[in-house]
Amino acid sequence: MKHAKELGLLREHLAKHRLKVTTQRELILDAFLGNEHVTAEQLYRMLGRHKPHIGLATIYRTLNLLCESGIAQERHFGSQTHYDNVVHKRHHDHMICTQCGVIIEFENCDIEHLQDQVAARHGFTISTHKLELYGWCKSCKR
Amino acid sequence: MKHAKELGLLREHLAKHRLKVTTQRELILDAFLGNEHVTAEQLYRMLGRHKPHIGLATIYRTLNLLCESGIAQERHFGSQTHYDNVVHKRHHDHMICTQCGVIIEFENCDIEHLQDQVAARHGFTISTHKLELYGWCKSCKR
DNA sequence: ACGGTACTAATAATCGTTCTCAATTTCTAA
DNA sequence: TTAGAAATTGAGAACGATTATTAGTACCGT
Repeated sequence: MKHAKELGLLREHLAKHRLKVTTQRELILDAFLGNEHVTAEQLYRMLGRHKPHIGLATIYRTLNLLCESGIAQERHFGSQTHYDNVVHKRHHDHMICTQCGVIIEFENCDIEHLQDQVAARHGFTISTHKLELYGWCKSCKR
Repeated sequence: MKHAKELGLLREHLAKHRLKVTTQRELILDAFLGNEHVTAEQLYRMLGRHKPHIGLATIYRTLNLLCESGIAQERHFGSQTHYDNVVHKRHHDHMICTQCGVIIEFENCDIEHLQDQVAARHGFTISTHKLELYGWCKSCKR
């Protein structure tokens, strides 16, 4: 079993909400975990050849479940919603080159620490955050 | 003239791109500057009663112009795009309560400084950034 | 004033996403 | 293990936000 940990998280979430374990949900989870981050469209195309044909609506429904169970996190870059795999990876943020569209991932504990301080100052409790830096990557700057 | 500075910026941008100054564009700019941040819909409703009726498409087009000329900045919170007024205000970030939806603005130079450091380490040049903290506000936490 | 170009409002079209519904699958508990 | 309740499915319609099209209007340099 490849993605035992995530399967466990999903099953737990499903059980807690009296939802059912289905082939489609496991297939989608598996395809989802094969990438850093994907869109619903991409998953749809990836799974297009599978035995039970999986509808786009099911993919959207399942991606929402993955978000609720803490396996995925959605992010709005352009027009499409991107879903990030966040179980194995530590939290990371993104630099996006506005020229070529390349996405660089990074993480920085000091920034997160400062975020906590700011939040505390406002009586705010952080559950998640998004930090995106926009600009020019090394090769587009020249 | 109330918003002279912004009008100047817009006119400058229009001139630079050989675009024209029109009543609609000035009306939309004026309405836009009356708020911290708005959606296209909101502007449409605000301007609904004006003498020359302004179409929704024109509002979207003009908001894009405002972004290009550095007066506005778009932000994707929920389903609708929000446009922030960023000329007078210093750059600020947002805490969003996932319970009640309240948005708290804050600014923190230390975080921005760390962002520059991280970017430099990757040979990246930042033009803008977005930082959003999600969680529970003081009154929703209890 | 003229002609050309940019602009506009209205409408149609598009995109990503969600909803509807009849048929199917999963779970539960007898 | 099996019946039946409840959740899930795919297909396509529907949806809301945004963009393109169109045919007519306003601006500007000459």
